[in-house]
Amino acid sequence: MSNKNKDIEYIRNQLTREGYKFSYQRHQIVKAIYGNAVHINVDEIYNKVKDKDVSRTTLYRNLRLLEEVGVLKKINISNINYYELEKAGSQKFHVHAKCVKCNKIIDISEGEISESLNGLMEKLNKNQKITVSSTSVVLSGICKECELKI
Amino acid sequence: MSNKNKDIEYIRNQLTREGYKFSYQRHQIVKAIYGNAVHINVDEIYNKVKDKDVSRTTLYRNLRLLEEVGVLKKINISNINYYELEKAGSQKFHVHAKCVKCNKIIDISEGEISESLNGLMEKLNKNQKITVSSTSVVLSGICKECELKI
DNA sequence: CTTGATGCAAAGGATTTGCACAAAT
DNA sequence: ATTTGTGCAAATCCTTTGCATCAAG
Repeated sequence: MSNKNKDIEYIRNQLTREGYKFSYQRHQIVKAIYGNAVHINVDEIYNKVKDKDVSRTTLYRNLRLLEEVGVLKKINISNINYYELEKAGSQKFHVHAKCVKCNKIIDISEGEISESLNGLMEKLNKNQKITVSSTSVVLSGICKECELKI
Repeated sequence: MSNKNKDIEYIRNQLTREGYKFSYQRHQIVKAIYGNAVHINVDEIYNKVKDKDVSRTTLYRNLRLLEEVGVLKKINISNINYYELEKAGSQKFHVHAKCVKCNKIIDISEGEISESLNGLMEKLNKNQKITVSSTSVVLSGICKECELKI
């Protein structure tokens, strides 16, 4: 079974386990998000599924459901929500960076950073008032391209 | 001069420097945010200033302006925007944690964490495609109180 | 069959904008 | 005087909801 099929099977199971059906529309939505590199916003998802019998209402309802079921993560950057599937073998931490000049969003996926964050989370779980289960890190700055333009 | 006056003076200067006035309403808004512990949302600010001749429109306009001028930071947690003043001597990094059970928001201000984040930022500036000037870290998990209730 | 899922249109909440008036330099 | 700031009401954007119909298990 391909990775993709395995991942989608996992999502189906999570839904079924909680008594939800894996409808045609849900399948379309999951595939649309899956097909994307890293993060995708509602409009981008909608553009991918609107010709496949998925309404905006259904899209919103299911984004919320997939989040509740724990297979989808929402990240808010500059008041826009982006979505990412939580795949089986996927990195535990995602760091997103946003260029304040061109508004481009960059996904940062370096092992080193992941390690730093892991250590950070361990410290928090030991010393602080909360047991952390998920993180969202958004950095703002100026990307290399925009820096050259100044 | 008190810390508070110094901080407010700094904000006035930032505004003046960019050609904006330090109007009565702006002063009220700044004081309302200043008076608060850590983060405060629009409604909370509005409740503090509505009896002082500040309309919602003016509030929104000035939150945006203060952000642009670089003295106010917006943090989005669960689709609600919170605001914090960037004071002169204030910590460079803020970590916010949200309890997924009771929705309480906790401000985490431990030196150790700050150090980890500093290191993280240095690595990013060296290796990555962006020069980071500001960070937002939001953790989700279960707070100690809610954990005991389970 | 029976319950959950969908689409439409309408409602909702948060934020922004057009315009005329008021305040500051 | 001229520019910047304000308030109101209306507009806009994103998301949710009520209701009748449809489809999955």
